[in-house]
Amino acid sequence: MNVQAAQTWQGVQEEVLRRIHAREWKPGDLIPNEAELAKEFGCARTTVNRALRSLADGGLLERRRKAGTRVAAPPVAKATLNIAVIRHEVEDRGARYGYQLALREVRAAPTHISAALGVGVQERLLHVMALHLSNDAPYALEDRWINTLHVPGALGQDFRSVSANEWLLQNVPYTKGEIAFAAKPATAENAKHLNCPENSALLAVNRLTWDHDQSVTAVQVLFAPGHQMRTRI
Amino acid sequence: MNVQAAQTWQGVQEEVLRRIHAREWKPGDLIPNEAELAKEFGCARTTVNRALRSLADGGLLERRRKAGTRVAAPPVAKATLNIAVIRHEVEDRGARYGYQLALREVRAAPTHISAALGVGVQERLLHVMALHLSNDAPYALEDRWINTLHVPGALGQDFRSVSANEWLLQNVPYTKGEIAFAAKPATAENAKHLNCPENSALLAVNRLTWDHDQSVTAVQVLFAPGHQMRTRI
DNA sequence: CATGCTATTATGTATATACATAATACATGA
DNA sequence: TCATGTATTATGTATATACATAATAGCATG
Repeated sequence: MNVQAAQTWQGVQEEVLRRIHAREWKPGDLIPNEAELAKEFGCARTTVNRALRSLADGGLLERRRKAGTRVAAPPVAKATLNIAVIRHEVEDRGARYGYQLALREVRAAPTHISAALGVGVQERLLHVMALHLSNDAPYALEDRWINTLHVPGALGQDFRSVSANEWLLQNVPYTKGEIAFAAKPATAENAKHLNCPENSALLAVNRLTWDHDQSVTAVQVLFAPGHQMRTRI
Repeated sequence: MNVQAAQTWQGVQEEVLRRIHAREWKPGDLIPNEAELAKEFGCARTTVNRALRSLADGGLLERRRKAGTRVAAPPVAKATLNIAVIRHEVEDRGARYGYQLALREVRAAPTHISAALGVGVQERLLHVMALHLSNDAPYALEDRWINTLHVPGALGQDFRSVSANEWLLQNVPYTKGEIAFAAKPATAENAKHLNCPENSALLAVNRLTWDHDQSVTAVQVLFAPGHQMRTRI
């Protein structure tokens, strides 16, 4: 018996992880049930449950009532990216943040935008473009449409000193959203703002947020060439 | 009193979420402590704890002992991307998966690779390039270096029918890793394989995995132009 | 033989209780 | 005043117990 004291759920989790990493329990394998593990580790079933549930949340285990718990196969890695306010992202890297409003207009949106936001094609929406700077160098270009039918308050903001990004987060709740990552070639306009050659490969993050069944905003953030989003798995 | 029965942790979570979305509790606000909420909801503190802990895991609440629980400010969205086996990714979209080995060689790696893998610059490593197809169209180009000092078994594989991607997941454990997303222009070679114009904007996913303190593999996956990675937040 | 009922089983959750731990506030002493 | 110790407090965790729920297997019935 190689177990003496794993009286904490972290301890149980560690030991289970070890067995998975050591291939004692291989991907696809059914592992002992909670009661057995509790007996083996000398702790309550609740504690084992906590440990296994946490691993299942992380994608390493798959659990089904009655069927039992098995090691996830194939091990799907879950990469969690923090989508923060751009100002914080810049400041966290120890750089000086800057902000420039590039455009603010109220007009009918392109069809793919009005469709995504679920509003009529001739509905006049608020369109804001802004440049985020890191140590005075272009960092990201934000291209945003705001559903003013749902967020009329946005019309009273000039977004000259506070970005739409931050204003919305502070003032408008959202309950769900979609996010998509893609690579896009820089248009002539993108290139001008980001101070890079036309057709440069840019990392694009598209977000669409909803407050219950009302769309709030559709935004595309284009990062300067070379930008990376990193995380651990 | 607008609360009668939230006897489940999901119920408590929903009500707390509702209050956050309704701005009854604003970002930065300290919310009542577990004991008070338990009394209000007519359930055990454990149940409230479960609900709040889950919300904190999701990044919506920030909790500190003694200090209490507050609504996260600014609301950092966590986007969780599933990094699956490419074959499954293709098949899940209902497409026919195809695989072509493009290159397999053993040689000294470029310095940035050997440095990332933490091996000597003149160490000969296994280099594999392969094309993943979706309905016979190029889907992704995999460019991989394997640390054969730690994974000698890879030298016995020809990777002609099973991708290195899948073989490694099935056979070599890893305990931690890094992942980075970026946009890159297609090189002439990339363009040839992916059947796209040179300098096309490609979404690049770079992964580096470790088994305890031994590097396993460094891989770059370049997706065909227009590819998106999506998730909900 | 197919269909539906039932028992069984493993996970999922709720509770009271107890104690652990971290962080703050307050008091105390040099 | 400053440092240090101490009490307080909110979250964190472990436990036994009980019951809920989903999925399966096996049985019974038409």
